[in-house]
Amino acid sequence: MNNNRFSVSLHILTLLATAGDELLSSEYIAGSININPVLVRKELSNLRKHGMIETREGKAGGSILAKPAKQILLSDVYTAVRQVPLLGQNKNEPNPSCPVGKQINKHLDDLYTDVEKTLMQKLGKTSLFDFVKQFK
Amino acid sequence: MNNNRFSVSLHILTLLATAGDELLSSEYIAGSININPVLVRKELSNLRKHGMIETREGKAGGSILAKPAKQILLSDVYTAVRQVPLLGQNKNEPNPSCPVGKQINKHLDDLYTDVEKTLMQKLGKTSLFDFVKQFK
DNA sequence: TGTACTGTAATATTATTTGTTACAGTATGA
DNA sequence: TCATACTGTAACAAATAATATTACAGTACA
Repeated sequence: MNNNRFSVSLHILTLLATAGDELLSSEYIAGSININPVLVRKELSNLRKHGMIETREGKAGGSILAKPAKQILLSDVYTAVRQVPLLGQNKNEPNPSCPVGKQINKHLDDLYTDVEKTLMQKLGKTSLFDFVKQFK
Repeated sequence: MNNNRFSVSLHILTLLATAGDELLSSEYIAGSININPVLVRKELSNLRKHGMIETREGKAGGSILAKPAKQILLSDVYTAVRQVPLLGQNKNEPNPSCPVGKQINKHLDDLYTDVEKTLMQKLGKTSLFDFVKQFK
């Protein structure tokens, strides 16, 4: 993951958490992050799919957290934006006639799976509530 | 890091570890990984800079581990290829007039630093020797 | 029924990663 | 001493991925 999606998603969730029961528009959120509103709507769409937010359409519409910030873990955010394994997506096709090449992808996959499990455990210790309460 | 450099570097080191005191050419290594020899030389150059390998130039030249595989940790490999923080490089420039936007980059940086520390601890538990001994 | 939103497709732009070509430098050994 | 087989690295090209933009249909409110 070389993109900014984790940062963007966490920024969105932080804004929603501090907004309480007020609906925030994608325009407003985009203004805080300083990116395009369509990108925000795409991330909102993804967060909604993962059950973290709810959206009301139409005039005076906008988004809101779907559950208390204490119940949203940073590992949930990571899962929502994750596309490829952390350390590389193993797109190499090593030479199968080389004893190392033949086996390495399996061992790399095992390693990456293991490392990501550690990452998830770490991120699972912090909730959105914990993250947001640092803001003063 | 959305690239393949960790995989490539670990593949190179695995080959060198199994080659013992034999020098391996970039051409040979590239053949096992199935990528361009120049890319291999670039990674070799980086690994050399980080003290993990040594290279002999000229005819019959090639590369070899600079120290025992037990003394090369996967965290060393990560450090060598790392360019940007794990979860995003925070290239956003949030709106400073928004209370969340004003502070979020600092909190994201803190979080990413903390998470990477955990990753390093995890990777530091496995040496190149441990990784290579899985190969049969 | 106009207005202010959302959702999403399609496309364009920009950035990053990977691959290639080219060539100078170095050590070996016939 | 010179052909050979390597390395090192710069410069450029191509491919891929991330981000931004435009456009427009759908929805709900007042």
